[in-house]
Amino acid sequence: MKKDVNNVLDLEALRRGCRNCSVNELCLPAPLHGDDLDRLVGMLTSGDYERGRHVFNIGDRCRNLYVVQKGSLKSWVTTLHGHVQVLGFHLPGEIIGLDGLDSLRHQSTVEPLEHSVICRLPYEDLENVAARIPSLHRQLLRVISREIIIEHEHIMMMSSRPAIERVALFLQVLAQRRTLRGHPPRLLELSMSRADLANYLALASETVSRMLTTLQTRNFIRLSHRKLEILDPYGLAEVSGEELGSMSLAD
Amino acid sequence: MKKDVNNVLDLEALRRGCRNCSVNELCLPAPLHGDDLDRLVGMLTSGDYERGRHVFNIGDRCRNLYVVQKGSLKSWVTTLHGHVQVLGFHLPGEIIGLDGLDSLRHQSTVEPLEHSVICRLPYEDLENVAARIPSLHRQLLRVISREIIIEHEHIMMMSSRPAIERVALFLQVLAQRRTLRGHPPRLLELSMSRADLANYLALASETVSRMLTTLQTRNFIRLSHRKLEILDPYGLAEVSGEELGSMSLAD
DNA sequence: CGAATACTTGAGGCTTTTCAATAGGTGTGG
DNA sequence: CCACACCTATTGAAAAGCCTCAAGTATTCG
Repeated sequence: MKKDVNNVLDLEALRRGCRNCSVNELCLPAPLHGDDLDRLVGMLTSGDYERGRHVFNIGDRCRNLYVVQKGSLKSWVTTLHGHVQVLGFHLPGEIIGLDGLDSLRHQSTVEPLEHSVICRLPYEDLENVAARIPSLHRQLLRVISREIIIEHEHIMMMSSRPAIERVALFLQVLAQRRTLRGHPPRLLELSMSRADLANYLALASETVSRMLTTLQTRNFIRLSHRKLEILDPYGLAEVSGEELGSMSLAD
Repeated sequence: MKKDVNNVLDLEALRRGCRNCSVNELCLPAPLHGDDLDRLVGMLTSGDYERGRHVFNIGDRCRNLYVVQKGSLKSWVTTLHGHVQVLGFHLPGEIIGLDGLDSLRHQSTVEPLEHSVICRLPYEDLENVAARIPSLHRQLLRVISREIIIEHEHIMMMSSRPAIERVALFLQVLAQRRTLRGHPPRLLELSMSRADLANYLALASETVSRMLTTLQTRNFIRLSHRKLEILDPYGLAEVSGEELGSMSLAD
């Protein structure tokens, strides 16, 4: 097993590299003083994950939260019948492992979709620092609250409606999540396979293919391989039935 | 509008009436001293909600968290196309409104399925008390984490699998959520309409009816109107494809 | 007790799935 | 750098499961 690089990040690296990171929100808006900030920064370790290397498995003891720095990941569970269900995709700046805070056991398996870099936050340490900084705790609650909203968005995508709406909504929400982290709003990288995407939407992969083709035929998107461009966000929103930016960005 | 009764609960009432309540978990395990406990108890107000009276609407300013004391509720959103999606059912002891903590706007509309009593926790006050009691904050995180697990269970119910599995899983999870609060493990009250239940599972209400009939024919359940008895939890688990107690109770 | 609502059951149609074959990419080794 | 092999994605045709529509039954509430 490859040992982590960059075990400790200095303050400047934190501010530079993590400008759009959930953890950033956890600390930068808060009035952190020398000691607290050092502790928060000092507890971060960073790790490389090649394809196939699980970050953690369902049932593992939950000691850390994780924040995606680079790449993307998926989390999934299986039923006794052997059916797999993808629960989520995780993009840079997003936090992973919040479902383990109750039982302190991970509730799903997480693996990278591509070579990814992930930041590790020892949960105990995080709590200790947060206990002394109310605004940090408040930010943590906000991050978790946003996680619930993402779950609701997922549920909306799986809801009983035509396949074309589900796919359109997925693209819309994915674009939004990426722009939230400062990416160009119309260029998407579908880093997951069609099969994973289909599973996430409760569709067959062939259906996803067909719907993507349809959306392209109607000139809402342009797609080649896994690179996707949104040509008409409003058209897409009309198909999906959700207002542009209505979800998770309400103010 | 009927004014709330029991605006302030005394300590004994709290301990007696809320033995199985999420808020109970928020405070009782924590070493609360006179002042803190008084503040926590003092900020609780209780309200009656008849059928049709919304607890809050989507977009409303989010000032409170809510805990179900009696009855049951549903939360839902609509798409631009007019399609309704039920996001959750809320049982006694469960907490409502966590999805509003990020934007401080409610992300769904909540209404009772029957005459219900709900406890109100002003979020600001909760934060103030929690800021001084680390273990209280930790409990709050655990409650939210469990909320995420409930969302995952919902996603499993909506996943691409036969209707019979979805319905079986719903009954299994509902029974589990109720036993967690001290209810008899085999007797369920389906307080929602077939239509609501079907919507929650991404099925047609007729399909839910048929599946319930099938489960009854196979002697897994006994159903009359909205009262349901689980005759064979193991058989039900075999149908649903999930281990009994595997979800949210892993240790 | 009667009206309105909710639930069950049946038949037909339709969207999506499944099965199958082809095309397109990616990656590796000669 | 090209060729071959493997994996992934697309497309087509047939089948299946679920949905819609419709009628009938039961239940709740006034």
